Amino acid sequence: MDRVFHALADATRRDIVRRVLDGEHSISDLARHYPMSMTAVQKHVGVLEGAGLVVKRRQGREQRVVGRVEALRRAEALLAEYERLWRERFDRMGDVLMTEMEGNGR
Amino acid sequence: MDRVFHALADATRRDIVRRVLDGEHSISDLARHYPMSMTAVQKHVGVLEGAGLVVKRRQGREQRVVGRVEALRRAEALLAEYERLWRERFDRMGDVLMTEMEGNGR
DNA sequence: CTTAAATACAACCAAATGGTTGTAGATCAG
DNA sequence: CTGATCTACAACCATTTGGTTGTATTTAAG
Repeated sequence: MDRVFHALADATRRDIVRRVLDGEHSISDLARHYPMSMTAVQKHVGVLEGAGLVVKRRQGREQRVVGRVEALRRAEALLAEYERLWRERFDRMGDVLMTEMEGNGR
Repeated sequence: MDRVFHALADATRRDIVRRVLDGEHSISDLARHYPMSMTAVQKHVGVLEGAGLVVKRRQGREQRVVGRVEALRRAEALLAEYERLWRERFDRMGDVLMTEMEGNGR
């Protein structure tokens, strides 16, 4: 999970994710969109791959980068879990308020 | 957004988020749960604060750390957007398959 | 008043990050 | 075959990160 969030904590990498979820691209293809060397883009793809957000499939001379949505879903599920905690907290606070009101009413 | 994902890319910080979304805690209170100095925890809280995931409210001698769910929601919305792209891609691939089948059928 | 607790902050350190250049191996095109 | 293209990888560098210790300030407690 560390790796998933770390991978997403960079605008270039998020843009790569966006592109490869929309369709496959080669690494040099991706590199053309960013103001940095191909090696740098290669490293970014490596980070995404380490996080399970993309996989590479060699096809002749080039390497097609394709997005995997599963890791994204795990991250999303964790955030949803945090939101659940948040909601439950307010439910409890609501209970406390109700109890206080009852107490005052008597 | 960089800062939100970066903040979540650390297990200690995610655990702090979990705790403060469930209820307020002081910094030294939080620090007791981790095998590191209070200063280290202070820095983690600082990173979370910079990402807008928590705010600090001074209360006498101690500083209550309280979670904010809005930044989480923005991150979740982005991940959902990526999933949408992914789904649309398969819808398009489905169209291609349908068209190919029609062509073969004739 | 004195002491302990909670926080803040500066200085320091090792390791990781994000970039570069250079070199080399495959593979496709002419 | 030759040359251009795509990828891989090593070496290097500046900055950031995640931790430490030490010192200072504020506040609560005895």
